[in-house]
Amino acid sequence: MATEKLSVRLYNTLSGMKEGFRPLREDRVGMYVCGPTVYGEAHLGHARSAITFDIVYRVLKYAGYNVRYVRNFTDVGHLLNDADEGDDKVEKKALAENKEPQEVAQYYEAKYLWAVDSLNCLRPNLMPIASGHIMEQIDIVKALLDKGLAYESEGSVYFDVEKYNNTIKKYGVLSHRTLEDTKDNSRELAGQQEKHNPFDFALWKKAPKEHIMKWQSPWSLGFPGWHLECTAMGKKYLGEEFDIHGGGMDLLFPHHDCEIAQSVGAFGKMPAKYWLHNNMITIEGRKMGKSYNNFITITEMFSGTHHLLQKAYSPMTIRFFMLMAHYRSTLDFSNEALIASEKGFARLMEAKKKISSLPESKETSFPLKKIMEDAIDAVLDDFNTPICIANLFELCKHINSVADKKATISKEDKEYLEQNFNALCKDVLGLKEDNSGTDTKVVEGLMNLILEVRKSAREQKDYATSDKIRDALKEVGIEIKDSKEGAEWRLM
RNA sequence: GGUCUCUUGACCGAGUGGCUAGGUGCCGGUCUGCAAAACCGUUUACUCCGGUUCGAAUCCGGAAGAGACCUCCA
Repeated sequence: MATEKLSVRLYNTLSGMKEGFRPLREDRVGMYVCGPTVYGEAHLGHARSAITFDIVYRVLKYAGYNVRYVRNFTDVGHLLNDADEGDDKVEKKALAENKEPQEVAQYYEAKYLWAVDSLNCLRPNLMPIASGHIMEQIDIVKALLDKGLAYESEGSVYFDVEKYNNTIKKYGVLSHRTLEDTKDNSRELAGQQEKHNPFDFALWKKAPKEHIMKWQSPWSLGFPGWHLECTAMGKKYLGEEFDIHGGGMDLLFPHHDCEIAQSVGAFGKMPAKYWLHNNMITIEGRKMGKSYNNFITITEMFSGTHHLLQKAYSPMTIRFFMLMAHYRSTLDFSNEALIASEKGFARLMEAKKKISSLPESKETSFPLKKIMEDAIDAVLDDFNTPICIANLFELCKHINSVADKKATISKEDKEYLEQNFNALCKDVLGLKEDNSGTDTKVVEGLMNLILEVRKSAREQKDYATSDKIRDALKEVGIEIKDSKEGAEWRLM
């Protein structure tokens, strides 16, 4: 009993075009996303990637697909400098902090998960770690050696890019660059004499003596090359060929092109049908990155402790901020933009709350279905969250008008509105109300008392007292709003 | 140097040939003891120069500026 699926369009980096999504298999969609290297705190860039593919996951589920979502943790094998220094990032951190590499990795894994959980990203079905898949990686190296697409040199094994390019498939199909381009521009790095060509990449590296993380292999005591883990884990959990492979744009070349070369070389198949890449976060027009030393961690966003931040921003503000831009555009950071998102998000949530208590009429006086359908369609069209949100704001305007009795809505339409508005906000966009802390009950009790005192002061026209209360509360960050129905408050 | 992308109003940010994007801000209004909030309304656009077209922010050519990848990175 195949259920009806909504049609999804997505931009495939491989073809450079927007395509209709046709899954490889009827029963399940496979999606692999390159996760973080766990040697440092999660930053805004990690947040963007996590949120982007969380939306992809949610939209596919909303469209009726059964999805297996895999996102790895890289806890080994990324070299800090170039190939032969043997300086692993996780390991370096471990030495600096006087810890086991695994201790470092697990610490930052937990931090990362906490951060993306806070941002209301659904957890992937599987979160494999690279160090847990050494055997699988060794098997791929063996397969490539058997096919003559790799060569051993001084205990390390390298992928023969030129041979692959000339006999199997063009190298660089994803980034749309030719081997000639790459040849002309590969930097001459120290210690590359082991390689036949500078653009060959390591499948297995012999570990220097002082290296802590190393495993036995047929070639040396060493560690796997840094493109190999995704190939190994993708194959293990999703098969030799799966539907979607995602990651940040910075991974497009060489990482993803190398993955393709390894997979095609070893298994004769393109690993994924659709390749999705989210764009970068910029800070004052420059890419944010660990190596640029201009990154803001997610924890700093929540606490407002980074020097570029004027205040703390809630997880949902950050999520909403990212959803206001399309995932394939760069997104420039600024306090102004974040504050705008914070206010806009509050407005959206206010309107959402009002829906259930709207007065019902015979007729609906605004084009509800058209706007809602546009909102739904936007998200199915290459995950266009900004257009979806624009339509939701359009609905907000009408919701407010109905609440003000300047427009009307029928009972059936109200149900349709509530159901779909909630589904889009909650299920598809993953937006929920921020509630701050567990002390809300106590605060609420206190606030009710204070507001009651102030109310009686106002009734006796003792405005000196009522204003004093209002001003004092403002001092501690609580804002009072007076209305006909009474006073309300909110944390600023 | 090679490959590629981008340039939209005060700010952020959609939009690929004709139809209001949207949010925030500003201004005006409603409401209010005052204020804030809320709500309603309004305002400022498509880097420049050519071309194609009945018609271009949108297509083509050129210029200027910015950025990304080529080296670890989401």
